[in-house]
Amino acid sequence: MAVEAPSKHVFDYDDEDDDGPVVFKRSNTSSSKQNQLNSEVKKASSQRSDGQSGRQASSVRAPNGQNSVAQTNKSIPPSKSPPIRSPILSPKSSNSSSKASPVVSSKASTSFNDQSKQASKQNKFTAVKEEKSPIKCTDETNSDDDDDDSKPLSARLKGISSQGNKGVSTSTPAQSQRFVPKIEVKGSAEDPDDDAPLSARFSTKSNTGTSSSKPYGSHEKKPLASKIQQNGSIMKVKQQKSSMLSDKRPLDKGNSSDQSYAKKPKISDTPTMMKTKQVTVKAEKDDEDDHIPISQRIKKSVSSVSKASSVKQKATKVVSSSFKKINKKSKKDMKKSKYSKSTKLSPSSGDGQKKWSTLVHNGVIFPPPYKPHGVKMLYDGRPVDLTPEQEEVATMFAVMQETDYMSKPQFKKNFWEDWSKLLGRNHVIKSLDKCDFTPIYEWHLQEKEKKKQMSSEEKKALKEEKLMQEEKYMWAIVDGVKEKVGNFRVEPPGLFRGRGEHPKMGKLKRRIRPCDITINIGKDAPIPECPIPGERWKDIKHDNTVTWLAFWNDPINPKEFKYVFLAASSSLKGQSDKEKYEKARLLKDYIKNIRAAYTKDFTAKDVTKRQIAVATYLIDKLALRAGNEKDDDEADTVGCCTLKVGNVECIPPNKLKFDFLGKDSIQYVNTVEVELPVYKAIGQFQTGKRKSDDLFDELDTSKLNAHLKELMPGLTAKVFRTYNASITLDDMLNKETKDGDVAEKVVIYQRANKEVAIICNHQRSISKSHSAQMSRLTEKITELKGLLKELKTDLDRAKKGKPPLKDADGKQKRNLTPEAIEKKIAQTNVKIEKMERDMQTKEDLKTVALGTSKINYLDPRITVAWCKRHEVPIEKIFNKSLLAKFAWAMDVDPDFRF
DNA sequence: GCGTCGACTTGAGCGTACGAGA
DNA sequence: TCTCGTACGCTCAAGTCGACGC
Repeated sequence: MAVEAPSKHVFDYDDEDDDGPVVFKRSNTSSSKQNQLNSEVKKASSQRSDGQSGRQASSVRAPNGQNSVAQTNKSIPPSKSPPIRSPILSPKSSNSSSKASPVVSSKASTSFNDQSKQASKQNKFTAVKEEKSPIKCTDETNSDDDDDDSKPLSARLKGISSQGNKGVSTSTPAQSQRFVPKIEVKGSAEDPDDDAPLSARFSTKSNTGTSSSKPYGSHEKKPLASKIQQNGSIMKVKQQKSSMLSDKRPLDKGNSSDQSYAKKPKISDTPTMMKTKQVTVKAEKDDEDDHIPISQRIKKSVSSVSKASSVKQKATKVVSSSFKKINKKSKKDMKKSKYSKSTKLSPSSGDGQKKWSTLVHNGVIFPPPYKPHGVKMLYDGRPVDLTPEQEEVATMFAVMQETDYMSKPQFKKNFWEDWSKLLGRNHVIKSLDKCDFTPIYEWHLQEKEKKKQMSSEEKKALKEEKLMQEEKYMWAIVDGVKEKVGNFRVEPPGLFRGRGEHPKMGKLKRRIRPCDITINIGKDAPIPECPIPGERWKDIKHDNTVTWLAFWNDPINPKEFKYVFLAASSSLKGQSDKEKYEKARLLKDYIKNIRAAYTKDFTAKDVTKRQIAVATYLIDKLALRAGNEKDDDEADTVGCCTLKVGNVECIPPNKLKFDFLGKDSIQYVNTVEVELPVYKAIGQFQTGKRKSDDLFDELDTSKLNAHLKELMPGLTAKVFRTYNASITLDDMLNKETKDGDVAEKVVIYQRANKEVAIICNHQRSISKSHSAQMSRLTEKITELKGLLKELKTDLDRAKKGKPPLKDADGKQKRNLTPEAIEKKIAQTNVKIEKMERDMQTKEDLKTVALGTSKINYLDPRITVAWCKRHEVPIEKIFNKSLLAKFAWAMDVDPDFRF
């Protein structure tokens, strides 16, 4: 249904403190009143959709669904709230933080502000106040220290240095102040061998003596990191070839620290087939077996499951067949359902659940129309006339002259197919080979240069103009809370830049128009004005079970969608982030049994079971991605379940060499020592198959995930990545942090961060200027060393009362006292050391991307708690964006352990 | 039981602002 | 003040995984 846009903006304001979101109180009353509010504000829109409201949400937020923060119930006027300070922010950061602190602009003058004002009158906005969090980590966190299985494979297996977590200090008074997050939360290097592949470096660094001949137990004492690989390599092939059990909305359900997901599925909830093999198992909490090799501990854990369950935290779960023998009939039942789809006990993505009550936003902003430049390209050496449409696409191609895409025949082929359609049959241009785009490319370079040469005032003015245009699209009001919108800009037209050998690279990504876009907005909210006069939105929806504000079909893959979501700093995203980490933390309680189960199944008679066991092992041990099936029109990459026979090579006696293209066509090359049964099983899976056949032919991600859910509610393959990343960080930080200054502690953090990045195979391309930078540093170091030599000579002479030698230019140097020369020598030494360290770090991290794991895999509470314990300002670790994204984690107890 | 759809997260690359050092 | 390097923030591609319908 095409819908006409009204001619009025929903809201428009000039809040000068828009850096940060506004904090409003969330509550049921808030929601209902906000509805009322919205209906007061809304206009009778002619563009109202015909009652499509999506699935009606059935879930309602619990009466106590507010957060500890919001529950302060202090009303604030709709003006600036007091600065929020994190107890762990430095004064400097506090300032910036306060600047960015959530406020309701008193200057706001449009409907949005009207809403705000009204809302404030109704006490719907909650003051942001500093308060002591009522939340505290439970004893669980303390007991974790002894929980061997709660540690990453890495840590469990590593003979980690003896420096334990001695320095854990109680919070200082300053620390006891809590950063009050906007979101309602109740609870709360260096490696010398970087030329070697990531994995190899990892192992050489942290491997404390791995050898294939070593007994399993000793191997298992190494970190996952060191287990990952011995002599393999990971390198990039660039261009070459919910909620678990609870509702999603309230963030405050349970203490983050002690949240135990007590609401485990009941036996009666489990699938029929499980009735014959249900076992009540506990989520393991303690483990005193640190000293016992993992293999033995696994055995022990299996045998002691039922025994332990009576003492430890109980959770009624469905377990894999490994846990208990089953009779024939039940086996038959199992075959029917054991590897079937999810038990649907706890939809983790919160599908069908209400995500918001009221949603107001202004839609999306479109890229400006194309402005023809009139520069003529050459065809067969002669200038050619192009229509603006033809010229636009030619320019898209021309500006990519210097990129790797130009050396890819597929890119050119796809471009030509689409562009030639635009040119038409009778156009003079008949072949791409005779086209010369250089004039357009040169024009492009000139434009770039002009832009570069603009004065800072001009740049500033442009920036401000852009900001003014975009301001109203940058924000949404979700349940009365002003939240930042993530990608409110519609993607501009261009040539598709698929990664790796993507079959569609070079295709024209056409311009998206309002009639392509479906808007999702609150039922009572005004429909956003369509920014392009005379055009209208494709559709308007009021679906509060989803979080997207708008979507359109991807022009490259029309069956796929492009969504507009809230920004990472929004409470909706924060909530789902927190749930993700809580799920990973929950895995800690189950991991022991899961590992025992898959270890047992390595030798299972049933091939599917065996494949699931081996795949789970690889996902756990190597942090591989699940590996969904892919269509032919996508790049040929694989994950665990889609590994091909040719991707894994068995190297006797028990090593596996992995070599495949993973996500984003990043090459994963890693040789790793595995348990003998795994090695044998892989060999069996390969037998009789061609290299291009699936290694796990009986397996796909849905079967694997269905199985994992039987082991732990909501468990999927990707949870292992989060779990192993976070627990590795937690473990390393707590074992390796020593007394020292902030800079030294930051280095410890970076080292841990790097280990995680290597585990997750997060790579970056080597910067173009890397080698130049290294040569420059080498030169400087050589220069300094020369200077040092001279100074030493001068010192000797000075001690003998002789004048210094002449410098390189033959000039007489100043006479200095021996003390002064000694001081200079010391300074030069410090300089050299620093430079060498910098050089090493630079080399060390040239292919490792630290950011990705920090953003996606490392539970921010680990970092925040560590910062609090060791008095490291949080902004030394998290930048502004991360601070906003992880606002929900800022009031974590300093004793928090993952 | 399976394929597809839909909604979301994860991820690397790139341009740019900013800060350090010359 | 200028240059250079880096971190940040943004962009959009490419994953994961649950729901749904046949």
